[in-house]
Amino acid sequence: MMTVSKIIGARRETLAGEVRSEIERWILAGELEPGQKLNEVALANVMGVSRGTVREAIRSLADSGLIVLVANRGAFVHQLTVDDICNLYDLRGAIFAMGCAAVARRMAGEWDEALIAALQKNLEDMRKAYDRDDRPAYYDLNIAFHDMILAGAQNPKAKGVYDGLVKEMHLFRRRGLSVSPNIAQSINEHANIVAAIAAGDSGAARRAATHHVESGLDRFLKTLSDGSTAEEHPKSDIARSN
Amino acid sequence: MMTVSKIIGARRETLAGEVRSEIERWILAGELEPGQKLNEVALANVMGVSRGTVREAIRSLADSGLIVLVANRGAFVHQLTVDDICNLYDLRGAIFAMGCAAVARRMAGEWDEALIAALQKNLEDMRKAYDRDDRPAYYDLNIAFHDMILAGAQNPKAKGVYDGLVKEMHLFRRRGLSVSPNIAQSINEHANIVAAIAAGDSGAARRAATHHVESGLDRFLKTLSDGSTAEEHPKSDIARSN
DNA sequence: TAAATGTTAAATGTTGACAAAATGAGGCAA
DNA sequence: TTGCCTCATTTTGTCAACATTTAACATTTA
Repeated sequence: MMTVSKIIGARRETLAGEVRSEIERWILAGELEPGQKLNEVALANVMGVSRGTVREAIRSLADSGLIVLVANRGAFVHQLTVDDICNLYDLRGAIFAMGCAAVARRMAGEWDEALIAALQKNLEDMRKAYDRDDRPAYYDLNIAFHDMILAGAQNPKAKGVYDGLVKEMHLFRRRGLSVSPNIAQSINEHANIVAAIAAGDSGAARRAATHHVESGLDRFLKTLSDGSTAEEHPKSDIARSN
Repeated sequence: MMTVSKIIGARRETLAGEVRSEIERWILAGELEPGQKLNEVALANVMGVSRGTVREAIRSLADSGLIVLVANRGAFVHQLTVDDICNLYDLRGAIFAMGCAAVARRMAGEWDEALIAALQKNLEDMRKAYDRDDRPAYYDLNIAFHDMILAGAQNPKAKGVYDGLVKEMHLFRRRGLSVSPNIAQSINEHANIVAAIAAGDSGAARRAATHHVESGLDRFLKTLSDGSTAEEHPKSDIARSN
């Protein structure tokens, strides 16, 4: 019987933890589609572990929001509605703004040259990516930018929630919906945030971040209303059972 | 063998869910102290269920932050450091501010007379409680105020995270630390928030909320530095294993 | 005496089996 | 045909037993 392929660099903590990571990867990679039902025995067989272990992994993922549980019916990959996405966007933005404020506040206390340098390098790399119209590079740099801020805020709990939200938002994919961000504007907004942080002005950092988040949501909603055709979004979280 | 006493009003969904609620209640009530180890067999015996069920409940609570898991060693009630509390305070405040902004935004769209009336009644009740120096009533009203805002924001995910944070913050209790809020100031800040919401000004609501949260944290830290004696706070999350 | 090592008891990690609930197919009557 | 009921099958919920790891104690040795 095939055993779960060697997990990357992670020394084994518990089997259930490995199974959890594996299922999470499948979900985020889209191999398990939103709305799809997770069959405990099937997963147990595929991964070569017992059902109880799979069960434990599924429960854990449910608490993180990637999976929805229904008593006596089972587990389903969370299917996000447009409303859900907007809510997640709001929440993620609020945490990001808090992170920016926290970094700025910390910077006002003791200067962290390394972080500022890293943020400015990120800005510079982004401008280069913009010049050569390199979208993939921009995406990665954008994620790195937000990660650096959250890590710099030195608030592990907030970073944990934030990362969870980012994962959950990955669940939302609409056929043919290509988000084309306004890279130039985004870079300017990032620059404003970095400036406020470097100035140690937490209020300004929060405002700049809030503005960045709001304009991002506006662009997203615009793309959505442009791209979405007659096809309506599902009202139920567990519409499709396979 | 004694079975778990009838859960209050909760119709039974799953046994593990009941066990989870029961353990959570014990933790929040302080019957299980921060740092204390949770023994699976002992809990299973006390509650009259199998160890696997207790295990499932514990894992679920761990994901919510009330419990810390250590592989092959077990589960411990999360013991918060002062830093943890500050981080939770920041995060909770950010979500609250977002909630205020969301409510105001919604109010600008379609007027919700019932919510405004409820908020103003809460303010009025708070003033009365202040006049007769009724602290317990103030506490309840304060919690109700924040709950109403979060519920009014119509962002279930945010409300879920917020409620989780509130529970987690309950874990922090210091011997002889009596938080004496500035009720008068707090009421004024609440009034500002309500006014911004009623005006449908999401930016003003966010600012008022942020200000409220920050001054609340300041008061808390002040109380902390006044009340804390030589006794130092634990650096490790799982210092005491019992 | 104190550090290191071997041994034992207890707790957690994992599994397979049984019980209860939900789904779906088939038959029967209107 | 349509609607409803019954029953078999599938799937989840719960439990008890086995395997592995950890922690504490006893023993040995420098």
